[in-house]
Amino acid sequence: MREASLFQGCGEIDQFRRSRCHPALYEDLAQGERELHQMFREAPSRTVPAGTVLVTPDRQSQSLYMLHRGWACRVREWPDGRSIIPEIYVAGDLIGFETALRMRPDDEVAAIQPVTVQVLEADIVPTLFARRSTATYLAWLIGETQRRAERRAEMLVDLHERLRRRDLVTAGSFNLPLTQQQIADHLGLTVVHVNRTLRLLREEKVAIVDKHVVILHDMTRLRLLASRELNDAPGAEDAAPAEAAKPRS
Amino acid sequence: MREASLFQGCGEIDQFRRSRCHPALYEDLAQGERELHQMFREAPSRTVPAGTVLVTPDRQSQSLYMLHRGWACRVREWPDGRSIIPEIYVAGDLIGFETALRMRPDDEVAAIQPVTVQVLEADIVPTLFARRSTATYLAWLIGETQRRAERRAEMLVDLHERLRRRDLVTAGSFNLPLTQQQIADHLGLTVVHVNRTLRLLREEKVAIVDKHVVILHDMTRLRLLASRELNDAPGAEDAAPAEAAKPRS
DNA sequence: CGATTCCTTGAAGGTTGTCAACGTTGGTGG
DNA sequence: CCACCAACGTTGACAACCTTCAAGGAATCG
Repeated sequence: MREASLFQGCGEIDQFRRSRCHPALYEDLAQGERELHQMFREAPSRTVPAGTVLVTPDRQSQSLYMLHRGWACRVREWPDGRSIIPEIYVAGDLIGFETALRMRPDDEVAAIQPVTVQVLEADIVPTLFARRSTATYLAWLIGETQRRAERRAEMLVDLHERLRRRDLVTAGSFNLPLTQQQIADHLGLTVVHVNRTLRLLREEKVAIVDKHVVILHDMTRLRLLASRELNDAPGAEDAAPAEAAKPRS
Repeated sequence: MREASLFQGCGEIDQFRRSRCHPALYEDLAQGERELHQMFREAPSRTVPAGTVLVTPDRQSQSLYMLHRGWACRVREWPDGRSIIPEIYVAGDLIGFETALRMRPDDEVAAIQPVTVQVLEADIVPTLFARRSTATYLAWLIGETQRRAERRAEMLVDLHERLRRRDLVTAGSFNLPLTQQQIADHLGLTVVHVNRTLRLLREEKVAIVDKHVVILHDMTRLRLLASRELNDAPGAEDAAPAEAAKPRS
C-alpha cells in the first residue's frame, strides 16, 4: 500500500525539488531516481534484527542498501565510550554510497529497529557513475546529506518532512524509535538537556515527544526555536525595529 | 612556480585519498580530477577585487569557478543582520558545483581578498555528469565538503592541511585572511569568545594567530582541544585510567 | 590625520554540561 | 502473579562555558 508511493516513481525529486535544482539537471535527477529505485526494487531483500551492523568501518562485505522498512543510523564511537550519530536513516533512504566513495574510518551503520533492506553489491557503483542520470542523482543525494546536516537543530521538522514524503506521517504524528540518548548523540547535546528541552516543548504546546511518538503542534514556533538556538532569530521581523538598522556590533 | 603543483596532475586524489576511497573508484577519481583541472586550465581567467560576489542566491549568471589565487567564502545572511560562513574556499578549490545541483536559497559566495578565478559556464555540468570519471570526482568532492563541515572545530588543522597540499604553507606558518568576526561566523561562536580562545591557544603555546598569520606549534594538542570542545576527548587514553571502564551515563 | 574597522578586555548573566539520585517501564524467571 | 533487573526517563544543585553589553586600544586606509 505505502510501498507503492515509495517506489512507483512519484519520488522525491518530482515532489519537492523541481524548483530548487538546476533546470538543466532536473530531468537527469528524476530519471536517475527512477532507475535507482527500479534497481533496488529488483534486488534481493533482507530482514535483520535491531542492532545489526549493515556497514562496518573496515571495508569488508561492502554493500549498498535501500532501507525499505524500519530505522537505521550511522554511529561514530570514541575510545572513551561516547558516541555520536551523524546521520539517521528512515524508510526510503539509501545507505552506503558516501561510504563507497570515501569511508570515514570509524563510522558504522546500524539498525535501530528490525529493518528490511534491499541489497546491491558495491561493485555496481562505477556503473552508476557511468550513466549521467544515476551519476547526477547520486551527487545530488550526497549533497542533500550535507544540507540536512546543516539543519540538525530542526531535527524534528526535518524528520517530519522526510517521513511525510513517504506517507509515514498519520494525523500529524509519527513514530520516532530513538531513545533520548540517541537524540542527544545526534544533536551533540546531553541526555539531560534533551530531556529538559522536550519538556519545554511539551509545556509550550509546541510538540509532544513521548513513548516514541511525536506530535508536532506548532511547526512555525518549533522552527523558530530551533534556528534561534543555532544562529539567533532568522526571520525575526518582530525584533525591535528600532534596532534593525544597527549594523552588527 | 606553485601553480605548477596545483594544476600539474599531482592532485588531491593522488596524494591523500588513495587508501581512503573505494579501490574500484580510485582510477576514476584521479582521472576525473585531471580532466576537470585541465578544463579549468584552458578556461578564461578573471581577477576580481575583494568583496566581489561570485555566486548569487538568485540563479542569474551561474558559473563554475576554480579558485586560482586568494580566498573566498560562502555566506548566509539572516534578516537581523547576522551572518554565518558555512564554507571557506582556498586556492585550488572548486566553487559552484553544489550550487548547480541545488541552491541554498540564501547563500552567496564572496571573495574575501582580491581573487583570481578560472571560469566555466554551468551548462557543462550535464556533460561532466555524463562522463564516469568527472561524475565520480564531483560526487567525491561534494562528499568531501560534508566531511569538512563535520570537523569545524578543527578549523585551523583543516585549513593547514588543505593549504599544505597546495604548497601554501611555508615554515609551518600560513596566511589566514579572515577577521576574527569571520572565524566566529564560521564556527558559530561570538567574536569575543574566538578572541579569548585564540589568546588561550597563544598562552598555551599551541598556536599563534596574529595579523592574519597562523603558526601551529602543537598540532596534537590543538586537535585534542578542538575535539574536546565538540565531543569530549576522542583518543583520550590519558584520561584517568581508573574511570576508563565506566560505561557512559 | 580622521574615520572606520578590527582587536582586546571586564563584568554580568544565561545556557548547557556534570554529577547524582530517583521514578518508570518492560522484560525475565521464579 | 509477583519479584527483580536493566534500561530509559526525569529532576535538582552546581559548575563550566559562552554570550551579551560595554568600552577602550590598535591597526588600516582614504
